[in-house]
Amino acid sequence: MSNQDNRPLTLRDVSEASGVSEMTVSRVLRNRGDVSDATRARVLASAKELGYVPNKIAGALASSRVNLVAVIIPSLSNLVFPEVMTGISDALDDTGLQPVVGVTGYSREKEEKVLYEMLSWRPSGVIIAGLEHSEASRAMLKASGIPVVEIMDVDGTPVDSVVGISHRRAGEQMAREILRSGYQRIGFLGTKMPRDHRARKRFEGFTEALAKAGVEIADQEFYEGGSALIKGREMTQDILKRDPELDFLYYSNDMIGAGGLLWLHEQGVDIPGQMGLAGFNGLNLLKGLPRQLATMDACRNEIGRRAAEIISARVADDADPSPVRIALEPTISYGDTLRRP
Amino acid sequence: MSNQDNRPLTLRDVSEASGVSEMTVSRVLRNRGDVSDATRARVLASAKELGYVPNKIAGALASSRVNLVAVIIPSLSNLVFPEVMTGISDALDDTGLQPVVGVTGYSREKEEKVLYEMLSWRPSGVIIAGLEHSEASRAMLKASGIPVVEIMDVDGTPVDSVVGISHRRAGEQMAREILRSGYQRIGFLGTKMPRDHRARKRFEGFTEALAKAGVEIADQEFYEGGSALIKGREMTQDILKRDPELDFLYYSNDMIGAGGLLWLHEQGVDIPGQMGLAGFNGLNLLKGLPRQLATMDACRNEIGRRAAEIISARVADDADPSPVRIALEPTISYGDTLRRP
DNA sequence: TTGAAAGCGCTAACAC
DNA sequence: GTGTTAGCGCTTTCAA
Repeated sequence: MSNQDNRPLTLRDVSEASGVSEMTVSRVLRNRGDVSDATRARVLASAKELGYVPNKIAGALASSRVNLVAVIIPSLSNLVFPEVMTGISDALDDTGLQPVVGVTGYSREKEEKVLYEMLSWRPSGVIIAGLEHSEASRAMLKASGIPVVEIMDVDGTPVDSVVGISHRRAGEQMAREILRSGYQRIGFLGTKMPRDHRARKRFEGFTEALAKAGVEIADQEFYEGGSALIKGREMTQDILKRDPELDFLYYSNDMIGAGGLLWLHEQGVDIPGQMGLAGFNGLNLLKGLPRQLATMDACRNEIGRRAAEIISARVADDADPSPVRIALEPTISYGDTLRRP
Repeated sequence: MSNQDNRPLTLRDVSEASGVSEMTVSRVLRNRGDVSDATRARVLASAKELGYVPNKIAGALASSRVNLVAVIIPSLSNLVFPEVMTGISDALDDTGLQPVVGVTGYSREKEEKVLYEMLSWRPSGVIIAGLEHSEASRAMLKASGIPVVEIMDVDGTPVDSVVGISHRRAGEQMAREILRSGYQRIGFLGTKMPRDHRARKRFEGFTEALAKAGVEIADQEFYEGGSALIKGREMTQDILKRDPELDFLYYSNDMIGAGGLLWLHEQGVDIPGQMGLAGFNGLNLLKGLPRQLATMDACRNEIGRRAAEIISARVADDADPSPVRIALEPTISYGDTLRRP
């Protein structure tokens, strides 16, 4: 079944076993060109019997075609990215392209390294989260000559194509809804944002929209690390101790929002009457909580799908190098924690 | 900065720009062999200026060394696997090895395809979830001649090395704890298990340990798809409607357990007095719920780390082909939903 | 310390 | 339909 020594099998082995030239074997294995049914059958039988697995490294070098799409994201533990990955995988299925994931840990230096590493495999395209990269990273992306899609965020200048939502507008929109619903004394709870540019942009959009209406954030609270659910509880407790007059809490993500919601619920606070709440993301993980948190859908799956489609379209027809810009519209869901105006 | 036409840069370009042979450029870029400081500086400057990114495909073909480790898992949305990935990434950092993820969607056929695809890149090792694979997959793994580590589960016959816990024993242990705490009428709630072998093994271990004590599962309920939190609520409601006499519910994972817990909590059920609950996994996502669900830690991070260490040890010293078997001991945490005996 | 030649395993391009 | 030849861009090996 297997070969005696540990030398991996080559086309040549299959060629000898089946009595056909290497070239014909190659054609059979790739379903290319005309091969008689008899030959095809013979080759496939030999390949299977030997347990031959083609060497894509050699194939890629010879054909300068690599069916990989580099996907570069900050983290896998942040629920959001697995969902994007799902969209990408689904869209890439049956295109012959394969996603390869690299994780940056929200660090620009790590991103640069991961990108360099991935580009050195000469992928057919790159999907990368965010618009903020080091100069070197941007230079590499531009010089690579392959399609690049930046995802999640559209507030900024992309290298090539971009698919995402405007986090700034998402923040603005939520601020307007909150005001429209009659809340007045608004607190903000979120992550420390030195690196999470999207959270920062939402925050900026939020405060600016409030400012336009003459409202200022009454208080704010930031966290880092730890279980988001617990942090949400703790921060909510803290901010309300400091400022019991708050009538709305805007959380920068649904997990801390859920923590706050659970705590307030236990305290018997009237939601959304006495206190309104909203988060961000629409994690359907959270369906099943005692009440549904108001939130905004970040279109994660669709972002992944559209980005992958852009890449595969470019690969199929590289005569179309015009950058695409897709700004999706997140939809607000009121849940049970935001008074309908 | 970049080249005029779209031809990717090669060693030759750097060689010409720096006036040194390709071979010397190659040595500089890989930090191999003796190169004078002057030459090194000149080469690095040229490479940087041109924006040269080495072609690993050619490098791998020439050296037959590939610094990739294939990681094959069923899913990314199941919280569990990102945690394993984190363990793997951490252990692989600074070894020069890079994990590459493939996702099977719990399907053997897909697993076979993904494995074939990954092996065709001639990785330095394979980490693959579970012990149940198609015959063809097992054959490929054996024939590959590279280190293979099967993870998560140790109940079965590995191809090579294995790192995990015994899910059968985990089920048994939980059954014993429940009986020891004095619960008598026990219900089981879980996923439909045609493909989740680990959930199945826990279930089997659980029922067998009960049987040994002369106890039978009083009722059971299975689900598939949808938000686990909601499913947990619904299933709990359903099973108790059918059988209100139950005094313990064992859930096959913490998410449905949390759903059940929330619902029972809302109904004012006395937990763990009137009703005991336990899940499986120790997702620290869930810290912050009104009460802490009893559960068992599946050692996910450590599994990833240990598996990666096995691979990197083999790569560093391939004179050590003896398979390793690591069975970790999951620890039970009582939380607030299992009476201490 | 540096360079030249050969070849990794495959496929493009062309010949038959 | 099938085979032959010439590389793909690197690294190994050996010579200088």
